[in-house]
Amino acid sequence: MATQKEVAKLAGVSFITVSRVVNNEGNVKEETRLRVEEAIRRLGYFPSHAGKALNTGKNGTLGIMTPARFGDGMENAYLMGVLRGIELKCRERGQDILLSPMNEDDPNFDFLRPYRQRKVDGMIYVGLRQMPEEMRNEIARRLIPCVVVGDRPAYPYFSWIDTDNETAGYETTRRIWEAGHRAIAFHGLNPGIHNANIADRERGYRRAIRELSGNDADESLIWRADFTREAVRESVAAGYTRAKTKPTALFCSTDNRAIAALEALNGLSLRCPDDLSLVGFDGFIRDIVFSPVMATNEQPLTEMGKAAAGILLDRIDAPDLPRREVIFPVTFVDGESLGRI
Amino acid sequence: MATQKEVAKLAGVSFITVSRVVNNEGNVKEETRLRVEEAIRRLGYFPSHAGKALNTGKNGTLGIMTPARFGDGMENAYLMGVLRGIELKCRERGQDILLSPMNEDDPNFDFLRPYRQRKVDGMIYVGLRQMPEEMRNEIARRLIPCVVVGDRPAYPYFSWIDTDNETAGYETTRRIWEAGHRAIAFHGLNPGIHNANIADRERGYRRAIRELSGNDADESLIWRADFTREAVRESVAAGYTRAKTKPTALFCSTDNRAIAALEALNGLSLRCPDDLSLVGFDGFIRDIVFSPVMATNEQPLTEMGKAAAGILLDRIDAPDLPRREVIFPVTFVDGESLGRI
DNA sequence: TTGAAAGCGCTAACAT
DNA sequence: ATGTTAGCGCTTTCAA
Repeated sequence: MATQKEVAKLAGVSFITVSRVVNNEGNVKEETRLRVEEAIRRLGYFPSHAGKALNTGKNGTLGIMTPARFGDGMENAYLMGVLRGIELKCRERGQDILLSPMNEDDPNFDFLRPYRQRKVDGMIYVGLRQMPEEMRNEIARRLIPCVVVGDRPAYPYFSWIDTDNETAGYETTRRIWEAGHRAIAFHGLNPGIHNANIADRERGYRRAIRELSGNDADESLIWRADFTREAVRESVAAGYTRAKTKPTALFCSTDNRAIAALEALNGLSLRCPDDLSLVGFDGFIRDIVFSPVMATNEQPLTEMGKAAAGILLDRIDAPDLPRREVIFPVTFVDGESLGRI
Repeated sequence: MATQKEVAKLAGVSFITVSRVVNNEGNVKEETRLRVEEAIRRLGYFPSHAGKALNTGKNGTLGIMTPARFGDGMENAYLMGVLRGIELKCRERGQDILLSPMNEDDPNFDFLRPYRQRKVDGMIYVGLRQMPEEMRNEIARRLIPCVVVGDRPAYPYFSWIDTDNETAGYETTRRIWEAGHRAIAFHGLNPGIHNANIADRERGYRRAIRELSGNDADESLIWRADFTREAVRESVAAGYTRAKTKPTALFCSTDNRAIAALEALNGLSLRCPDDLSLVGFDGFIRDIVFSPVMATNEQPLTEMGKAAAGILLDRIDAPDLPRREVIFPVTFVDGESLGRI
């Protein structure tokens, strides 16, 4: 592949002039520029990334860190939505995206390797799980440009993008209440698994129940499982079967849970919304389940991804920029799965 | 960030010795190695990618070229599945993946830029649409390491990974026939949009119909639309309404089409499979639609991605390796949506 | 407006 | 077993 040197030779100039032309630096006579450009075309010259990076310390690449896996059924609608936004912003700003295949089995997986290698200029953490503490410490200590999506690291260093899940949990519960439901169940995450988003939705649910009913939420109406669909299905079946007062609505903290819950209802020969209303959370279930059309909450995932990449790139360009915290609103979307009573 | 030089200074050796230790080259006294390793630890040294790449010409990165978009609803189950396989293989071989945000609006988008910049060592084309001819020519002419997934470039240069869609189309139609159906409709792609996979499925369908019924397929039972769900919905509604002999089964050339067809049936107040049996194609609809459980065809997307990355990496390591063509089988998966007659 | 020299961090080839 | 020299392709001084 051609180098500056070869282009320079063909154009009869020094390689530095080629560099000037390539980078539009001015201070090049029109005629010279044309000659150089012609040589570039003839040789199919394209500047090498490594040479440039070595000098400038910039890579034009953002790294994605995430414990989530690609392509695993629908598990990753969240990741994909955010990634889409990152992609859009990166396109605008002429950046590439580096995915570093992680090893889920390896608890010591080094998420920061791409940055250590100076393969990327900064990193975005899409955190379906919380960022490991060691990693957080290192990022803050070394002032690594990093933006977190979907979590709020309680650390004075990080910029983050999140949605207001507590409010969304509250408002959703309130909507369900207003539809006439009084026994409203919630499906959340097993204790021990940290997910700030889901935990916040649960807090919002509890606040709404307390406020609307005057009592604390009935713990027997709060069901839990990990992220697997089977576990959710079983927990819904078990929870519903055991419940003394049958709930008339189930607020699922994620759309995947809503799908699994719908499956559980099928298994129990119950119908939605006749026997149990369902409400999801995340904003992709409507592309998937259309009978009944599901009520859910939509997060502006693409916008969140865009914001994350934008903030990161600004920070990379101007390291002294203060950190940013951005909270996006969640939108409730009504649907047939939420029946009126 | 620390460099070899600084490590060398701290360890009291020359920088080349540091290089030797880092790359496990041997020819370093045990004691020296320990001293160097200690210095590396103390300084948090990590080799810079750019310096190494400049020398070796290797980046440890594979580029993905695809006209598909990320995160756009379920459109990309195919891409995600393949990407997952690529990810797995890259993890095995210590490679990163570079996504270059493309501009869908720009017909001259330069897919090869990352390679021209020597940011990647080779590229994988995940072709939901056919690779533009110019690009194909350049790749072949410049011997760019490249593997195509989901298409078979008729060009003596390319390695490719594909599934046997003609056979799958044939076998699927045969299954539907064996379930007792005689008026079997097919949903394919608008003329003008090239997609080898879908075209092959249609050819398989036509061959089966010819063989089983003794006649050519009834053109009024072959419906078409582009990739949007609305268009598919409308074409199914229109096709069914217009049909003189109503079909009892519809073979959809993709799962997205099957979903849209199901929506169309809902709209027409028809039931699946009572009024119209549906069969999909791609292997993710079962994660999505569960009432009725859909009959479909599964492509081993992850295996395909793994194979693509493996072949590409082998080729990068040994440029003289002959090109490879791999055809994966497609598996028919029965479901409630295919009724018996 | 142009060029020469130095250096980014690393490895390869050749000493010692 | 260790070091020296050169050079990968580029940009950043500084000089002409």
